[in-house]
Amino acid sequence: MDGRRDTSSVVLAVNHRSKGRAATEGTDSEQESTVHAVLVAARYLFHSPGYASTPVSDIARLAGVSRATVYNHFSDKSSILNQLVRDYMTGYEKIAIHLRSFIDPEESIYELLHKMVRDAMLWRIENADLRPAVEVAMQMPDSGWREADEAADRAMYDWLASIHHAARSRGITRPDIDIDFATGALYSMIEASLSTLNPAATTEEVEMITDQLTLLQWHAIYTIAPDKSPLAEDVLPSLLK
Amino acid sequence: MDGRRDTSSVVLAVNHRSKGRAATEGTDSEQESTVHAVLVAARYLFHSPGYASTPVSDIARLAGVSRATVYNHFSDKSSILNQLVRDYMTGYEKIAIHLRSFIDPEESIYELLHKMVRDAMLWRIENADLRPAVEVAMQMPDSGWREADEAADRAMYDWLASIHHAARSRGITRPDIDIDFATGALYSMIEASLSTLNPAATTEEVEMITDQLTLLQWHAIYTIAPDKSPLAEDVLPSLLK
Amino acid sequence: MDGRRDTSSVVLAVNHRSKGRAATEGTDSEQESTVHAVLVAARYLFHSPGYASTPVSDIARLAGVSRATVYNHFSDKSSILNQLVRDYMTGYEKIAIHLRSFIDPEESIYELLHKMVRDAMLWRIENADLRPAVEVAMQMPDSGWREADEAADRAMYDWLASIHHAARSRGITRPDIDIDFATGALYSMIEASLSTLNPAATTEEVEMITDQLTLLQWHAIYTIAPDKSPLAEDVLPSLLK
Amino acid sequence: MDGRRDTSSVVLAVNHRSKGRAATEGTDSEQESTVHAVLVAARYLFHSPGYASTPVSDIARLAGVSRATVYNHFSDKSSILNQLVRDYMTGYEKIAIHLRSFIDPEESIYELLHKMVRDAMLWRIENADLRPAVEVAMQMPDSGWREADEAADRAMYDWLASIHHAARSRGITRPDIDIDFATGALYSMIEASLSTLNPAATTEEVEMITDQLTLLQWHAIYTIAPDKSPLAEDVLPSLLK
DNA sequence: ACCGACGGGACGCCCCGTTGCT
DNA sequence: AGCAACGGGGCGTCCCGTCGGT
Repeated sequence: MDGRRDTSSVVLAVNHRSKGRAATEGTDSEQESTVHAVLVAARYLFHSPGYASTPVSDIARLAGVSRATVYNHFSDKSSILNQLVRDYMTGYEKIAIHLRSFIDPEESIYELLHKMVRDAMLWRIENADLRPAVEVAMQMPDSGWREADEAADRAMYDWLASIHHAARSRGITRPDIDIDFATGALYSMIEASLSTLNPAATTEEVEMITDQLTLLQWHAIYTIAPDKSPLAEDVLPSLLK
Repeated sequence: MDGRRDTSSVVLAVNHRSKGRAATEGTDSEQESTVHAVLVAARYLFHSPGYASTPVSDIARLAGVSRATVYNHFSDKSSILNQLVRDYMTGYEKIAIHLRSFIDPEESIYELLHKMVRDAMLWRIENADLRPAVEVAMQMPDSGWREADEAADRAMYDWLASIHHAARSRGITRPDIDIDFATGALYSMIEASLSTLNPAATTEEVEMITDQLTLLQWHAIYTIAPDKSPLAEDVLPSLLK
Repeated sequence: MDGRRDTSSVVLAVNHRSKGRAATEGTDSEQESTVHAVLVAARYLFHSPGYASTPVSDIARLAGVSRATVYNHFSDKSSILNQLVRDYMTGYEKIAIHLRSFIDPEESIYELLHKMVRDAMLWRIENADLRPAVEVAMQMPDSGWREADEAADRAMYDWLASIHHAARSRGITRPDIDIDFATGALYSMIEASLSTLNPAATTEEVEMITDQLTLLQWHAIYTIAPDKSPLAEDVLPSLLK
Repeated sequence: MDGRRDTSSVVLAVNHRSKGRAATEGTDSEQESTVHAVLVAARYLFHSPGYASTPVSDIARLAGVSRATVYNHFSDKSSILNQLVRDYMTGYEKIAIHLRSFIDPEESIYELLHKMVRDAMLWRIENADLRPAVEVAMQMPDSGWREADEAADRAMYDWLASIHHAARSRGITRPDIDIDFATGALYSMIEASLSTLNPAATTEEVEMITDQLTLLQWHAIYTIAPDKSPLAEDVLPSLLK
């Protein structure tokens, strides 16, 4: 039940630094390469055998270093996980920043919504192998990742909420809906929808799900049809620099 | 980093069966009481130190039982977890069955939706302490709980889907929405909303969230206002025995 | 290395008392039959898997009773062993008594010696399957079997020693030999010789070894040829009642 | 009944390797010292509480080492025993080799016999504490030590047998004795005599027993008096290089 | 920097001897 | 009397994080 693994057949050559190599190594420091190799190996193993079922020795072996060397660069097994999750979170937050920074005034707010959904989905698909690791990290007591994850999500839908609030003042949102609550709840569908998605999903499938999710969000909040959506420049002048 | 625990101060008297007790103990056999005590202890510990950080010896001690006895009733540490999750899942599925079985013909379908959301939320709130355990179980490789969880969810919203489909034939649903996909996606909001909920939520808070979630689901799919919702007997004659 | 056993194929029907049998059982009490069955089973298993490798549960199963029932009749696993060894020792001591009691005055003392060697050998051959158990018992701390075994041996060769001492006064023994020491040392050859003996030894082989052992003992102590051996009535008048 | 022990009061400081010791420790590597400490501790405990009554944890504690470390060097509890027995056997076989290699041509064959008996006795006395362990090892199923022990003994008395055979061709042995059988049987007296020996035997006692045992062997096989024993160079020219 | 060995501790198994219910 | 369950404890395995020597 515990999922004993056999990684012996894994042929990934994550790190093949020659031990007695020439001095002219190049610019990439040894350290970086080792750290990177460990992270790549851990990412691979945390996905398939899973975090709990992956001994540090397996990570070390796959990374082509000894177990003790891993501990030279990471204080903990969990700190390897944390590094992976940190990278994931950082990249995710960048999406929100990017979305807020480059708003085309000519786009409708429906299109903004649609773009956000697609970017969020693509990010998750791109990092699908990391999800089990992220979930483990979030369950860890006192790790703070649960909060970090929520913060990252909030960074995303805070922006949505500001759009919706602006729209509300234009009278095109449903008065019986609590916009802040609705934004968060609806946003969470993105995450959940991915579990129904085939890992090798085609672009069409992703686009279709994106369409549906955007429509659901739209109809739940707005009273007008998507094709009547106002433009960003009309609704959000303050957000456009 | 791993969350070492100290349960020595836990004063729960989970199992204080007196050894030389009177014969007229009641109907619960010794066996059941031991199994129950272990499950109660495990449920408590899997919540707070967490599954990975809880040694079987701690469960045994808290249950007032020896480690060997635990292994007399459970083959594995994981099988304790499985039993807890199984009970959780079974109870959850019963909700769906109950909802489908007792439909008041006089209720509107909005009210059916509302009732479903509330029951689902209450079940989750009632078993909130079990969620970490359930999540760990779902992450376990080859345990099948991920699938079981999805099946349980589907049992719930399959019923919703049948309502929505019937409503579609009456022309009150949005034509641009894929009802099956939407039902699942919208249903997932319930789960996600609970993470924002204070564990000691008041009835009012729960009711408010229930209202919001029901409204979001409604507006996302239906074109008419909730108070215009048709009655169950008009839409679902086939579901009423 | 520990010799895990599989007694599942053992078809010995050591104890097939029917549980719901008629009341007219006969005179053999249930107890005796159960005790006997356990002893037979233990004797069988202590030989082949060995004492340490035989769980009480295996003994019980082979005896056709439950493990707890075994503990109704024997306080200990070791007390089963002790009972077996006790029977062995008791039977062994009887040989010495018998030998001392029925001395044919017409026999030569060489023939007495020969008869003793043969009886001792036959006893050991007859109980060969018990030897491992006896050895284990003798190794047990504070069990007293080591001493009991030596006492039993001494009962045997004390009698020899009295013959030798009587012979010494007739001047037919080697003056440089300590008779008491020699008797014990030479007697020990019997035990040792059995380890070289094929378990399925023919009568001829046993007789041959008996001859050799008797000769060795004789020559080591006596200065005269075996066929010049005096008669018992001439040497041991006091031993003949 | 099983001989529970309490080794808590044992103050043996078997292994007090200082953790932060100077580099110039000596030649014994850390490894060797740990293995050695474990063997010394096991030897001590296998003697007194006995093999079966000695948990590995006790061995570890007495060796000043953790239980896991013991398992780093020994696959099994039994393999510790095997190592002890192996050392014992190896040392024992060396005696036979030594005896055969250094024969003083001027010695009488009686003296050869005498020297053999003494060396065999001294070896056993020196390793008296190991005997219980050796006996346990020999009783273990499929361990092969019983056979190894017999082989070691045979290495010893094969050499004796070759002397006796040579003597036979000189007509000084008893014609009614089977020399091969006799050699083995008589040799076994050495072992048996030790059980009568006080552990703290004086040199005189040992010498006396040696004398007696040699005489017994001699008289049992040879027809001439010990002081008429021929010299090695006369009887065994082929054995002298 | 790398590594072997180590202390510590949990896991799942197996067995012994006891106890209390039937 | 018979038995299921239990407390206790050892075994061998595995893994984590540390440490000291090369």
